[in-house]
Parts: sequence; C-alpha cells; structure tokens
Amino acid sequence: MDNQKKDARKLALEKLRHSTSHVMAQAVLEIFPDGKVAIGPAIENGFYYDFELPRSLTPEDLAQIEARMQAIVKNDFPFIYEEISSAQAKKLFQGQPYKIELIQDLLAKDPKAVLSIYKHSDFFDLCRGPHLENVRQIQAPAIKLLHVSGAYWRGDEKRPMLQRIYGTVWSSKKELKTYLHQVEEAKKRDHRKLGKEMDLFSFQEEAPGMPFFHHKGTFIWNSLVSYVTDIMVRKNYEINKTPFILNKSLWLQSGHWDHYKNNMYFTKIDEQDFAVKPMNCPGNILVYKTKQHSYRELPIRAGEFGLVHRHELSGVLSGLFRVRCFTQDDAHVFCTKEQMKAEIKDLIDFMDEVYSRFGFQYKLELSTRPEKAMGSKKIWDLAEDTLKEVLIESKKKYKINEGDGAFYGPKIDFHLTDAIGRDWQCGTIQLDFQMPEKFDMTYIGEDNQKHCPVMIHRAILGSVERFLGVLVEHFAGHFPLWIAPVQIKIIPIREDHYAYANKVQEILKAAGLRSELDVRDERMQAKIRVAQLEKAPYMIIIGDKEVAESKISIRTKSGKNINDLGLENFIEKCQKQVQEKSIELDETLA
RNA sequence: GCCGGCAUAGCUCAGUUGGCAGAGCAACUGACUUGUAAUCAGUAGGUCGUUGGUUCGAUUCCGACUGCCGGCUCCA
Repeated sequence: MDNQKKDARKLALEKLRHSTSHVMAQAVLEIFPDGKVAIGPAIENGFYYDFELPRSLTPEDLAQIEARMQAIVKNDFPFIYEEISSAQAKKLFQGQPYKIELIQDLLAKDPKAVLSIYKHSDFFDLCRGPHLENVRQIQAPAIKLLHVSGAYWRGDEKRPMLQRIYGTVWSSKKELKTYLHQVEEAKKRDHRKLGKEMDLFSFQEEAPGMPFFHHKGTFIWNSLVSYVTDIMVRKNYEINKTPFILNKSLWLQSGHWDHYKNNMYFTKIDEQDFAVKPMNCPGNILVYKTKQHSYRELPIRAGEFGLVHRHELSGVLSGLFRVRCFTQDDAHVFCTKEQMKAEIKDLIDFMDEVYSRFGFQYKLELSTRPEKAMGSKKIWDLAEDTLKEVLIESKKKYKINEGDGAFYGPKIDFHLTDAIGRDWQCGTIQLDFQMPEKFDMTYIGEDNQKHCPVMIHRAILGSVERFLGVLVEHFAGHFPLWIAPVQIKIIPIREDHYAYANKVQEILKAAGLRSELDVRDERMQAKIRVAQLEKAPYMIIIGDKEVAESKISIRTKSGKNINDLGLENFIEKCQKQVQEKSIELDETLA
C-alpha cells in the first residue's frame, strides 16, 4: 500500500471508530439516562468513551451495551453536523459538566472558536468530527466492546475517576476477526507467560516488581551483558561498579533529592540517611573525581551495568517491562565540547550494531529543551544543534519531540520495532552540561587551565531485564542459537542408548555447546514433544542406527529431520552460528 | 496511588442455592523397551492468598490486607 492509500484507510477507520463511539455513548445513555459523558475519541485499533455512571459496569452491562449498539446501527440515522453559538452550546449541554468544561476550555483558548455538534437519532455530542454519513455504515457484527476500566478525567489523578469503555470496530466482521486473532497471537508471546513456561524468571509476593532470574534466564541475562561488554572493550570503555547505597549528601548535590525523591528508597545506617541509587551517574562522577584528568585522557567512556531501584506505583508494575529494580547498561562519556559530535556518532553506531544483531528496526526521536530547563539557552542550542547535525550526517530520519528533553539536556531516544510491529523505547543518548558543573568536575586543558567536561549519558539495552523481556516477545521464545539457554536437546530412544547419548553430551560440552539429555522413562515421541514445547533449537535423536554408525540424527525446532549426520560436522555448524550470532537457525545443516 | 476484575494441588483450570475439595498435565511407583509432538496402570499431593466477621457450619456470604491482571498518554 502506498502512503496515500494508507492515510485514506487510516482516516476512514478513524471516522468509523469515532462514529461508533458516539453510538456507544447513545447506547449507554439509553441504559443510564442520568449518565454523564466525557470524551470518546478513536484510538489505535479502536475507540473508547469515558462516562460518569451511578454504578460500576459489569461484563454483562458490556454485552447489553454492545447488543444495543448493534441494534442502533441497523437504523437509518444520518450524522448531522451543526455549528452552534457558545450560548446554545452551554444550554444544550446543561447537566453535562464535562462537556461544559470542554466548551469553556475551547472558548478560553479562542473566544471566537466555532463550536459544533454531531447529531444522529436523538443523540448529539459536542464534536469536531469528521463522522460517517449514516450509522448504517457501521457493520453490526464488526463491533466488539473489549473492557471497562477506570480513567481519570483528563488523565489527572486529582480529578474524578470515570469509567472508560474500550471497544473496537472494523469495516467488516472478517477484519474484526483478524484483529482479534492478532491480539490472541500477541498474548501467546507474552514474556510473563513464556518466562514462566521456559523457566527463565519469576516474581514473588515478597518482592513485588523485582524479578527473580532462574538459571536459564540468568544465562540469557549474562549473555546480553557480555555481548555489550565485548563491544565496549573494543570501543575502549572503562567499566566501573559503584555501590547501591550512597549517602544522602550525594543525592542532595546531584539534585535527585529535589527532583526524584518520590521514586527513591531510603535507609538509615549509623544514624545517617542513605538512599538506594535510582541512577548510576552520581557514583560514576565520584569515580571520575578520584583523580585529576588531562585533556589528553578524554574522552573517558565509563560504563557500568548498574542495578538501580525506583519506587514505581504499585498499579503500574508489569512483568519485566515495568519493574522496581533493574540493571541499566549505563555509560557516561566525559569529553570536551569538540569531541561531543564524534562521541555521539560513535554511540549511534553502537546502537545500530546491537539492534541489528537481534533483527530490530528502529526509529529515532530527538527531544528538545523543556520549559523548566537548567542552563542557558545558548548552551541548549549548541547541544540541540550538535545532536541534529550528527543525525543528519549519519543519514538518520528522526522525529522531534519539542520540549520533551531532560531538565539537564536534550536527548535522542531509540524506539525498536519488534517482529509483530510493536514499538519499544530502549536506547537513549542524553547530553548533560549540568551535572559536571554541579559536581565541580574538571580536566586540565591544553591551556593549562581547568575546564568542565561535557557528560553524555547513554544506555543501549536500557534495562537489561526489560530488553530480555522484549527479546522473549520479539522471538516468541525462540531465541537465536547463540543466546538460547539450551541449544540442543538429546533424546535417546531406549535405555541402552544412554551411554552413547552421554558421550555425545560430553563432546558437545567440550565444544562449548549447551545441551540437555532427556533420560526420563518415556517414549521418543513424548520426549520430542517436550523438547518442542521447550523451544529447543535442535534435538539429537539417538537410537540403534546412530549408535551402530557413530552418527547422530537431528530434528530442528520446526520439525525438519536430518539423519546420519557426523557429530563433528554438526558441532561445526553450531559453532559457526554461535560465532556469527545468527538470528535464523540453520535448519539445513548442509 | 486510583478504578474494575481475579486469587482453589508444582502447572492449567472445574467446583451447582453455605454441608467432609475435583479433573488434566507434571511428580512418585510399577509394567512396557519404544524411530520424529503425549504408552498403560497405580500412588501421593490442598490451612481453597492472608486475616477479621456473619453462621450450628464458610473455598462459597460480608470487610480489611497482600499479590496478580486490564486500564488511568490518545482531547470536543
């Protein structure tokens, strides 16, 4: 589909969904005549509408509302656009406080604003549109109400909580079915489900929001860290390790005490206040300050895989994606202003290398000076221009998020697109002119004077744990061979094949390959089934024939069989894939 | 934190109006000795998340707490 067609289709769906949300509001008001309506926009994949109702909605209510909607769209009700005066509007929406507030806001923004309503049947709503021509254009079987949830009026926790009904609608029943199927498929990849099934990690009531990594999950975690470490070594990074608990005075100095206190954990040691680190920068700044630095040493690239704790609201915790403790693959580059550009360029290359290793595409976003920024506009302009120049020179497309930068500097965020098209923000590059000053960091320049270095914060995986979760969903649990905790499942057919199977496992182990031997008293079919469910990339089947000929037979994860293979040959093929860190499994072994 | 839902065996889940708690898989024992996604039989396994209350009696009804799930950004 070309872009124009895509936009047209998007617009058509938006009209459909927005119109359906009006129909839903009509249905809800028929059931609850005293209900108050708030807003009801079209959203990605559907729509919602917020209501204030006399009681909480139940799933039965949803079914009833849906049935009502399906009846409404069978009528010949045209959508009628009408422009109204502010006085008319206020009269029309008497008794609808949320609408009145919206009207007042619109007029406050622009006293001459044109207000409009859309009517269909006896329902009308303050609305800019656009809408369909007639409710008949909505296919009854293509409507589905999904769930009801709480939502603060205007997203503000200090304002009343409304009931939000989420629904979806498509141009046909078939499209609805396809969509629901996609949702089901996405659910099958849920890292929380796969993490449990594959014995990667767990969560315990004793530590909400703090993952427990099991043996296999830890293996992947370590692999990620060592993969990134290898590149850091190549790129001349230093790697530090700083304490988890640091004195309050440090956090006062860094500004975290003022800006980040609500998300921090505290403790008292020997009558003194300490905080558990929510970020690694202050610790690494202390490391920098342990000695005097010359301009000749710069840039200093100081990495740390630092475990940070942040107190997130209990209601937002979610698997590995939203946690209260995680390991940042953090680094701080201390450099001169002149070196900034080259360093950022190098970081973009770093990101590119890591993300393409896992087959991710990515999008870039540049966030600029926020309202409450620290430092002069001049220095911000320099920082923003530097980032822009680098992006242009690197031939990267990017989107600008005006005013979305950190209070200490602008940043570039990397959004990965996974195998089923979902976006995940992972990497970040942030320019910081504030911390070095606050901490009185210096280097001796060519002119024999003290200068303040520029600091670049960066993370590539972001959170190692979260990235692992993204990988689980991206690969649906089928990890590339180099990172799969169990690469090979060895399946002896009968007990008298165990000795040979053991020997095979020893040889694999000596070759650096990870295998598990299934010696349960089960039939081969049962063992294959389990190996398949465990998502083992390769299975080695060992029976009479293999023992007699000193060969192996392979079954790949997708069920292909390769018989009479020499073990050495197989090992070579595996080692090659591991070495190359291939994404796709070699299923031919030719 | 707030709104709504959920919490039963290691896992996935049943449990009818309140009356001694169930299945499948897994585990264990035994038999079977098997060629590309589940061999058969038997055994054991539960303070029904925690805690108060109502009741002769609570997994079931009511309250509190804890945890998990879906939301709380999409601006008429």
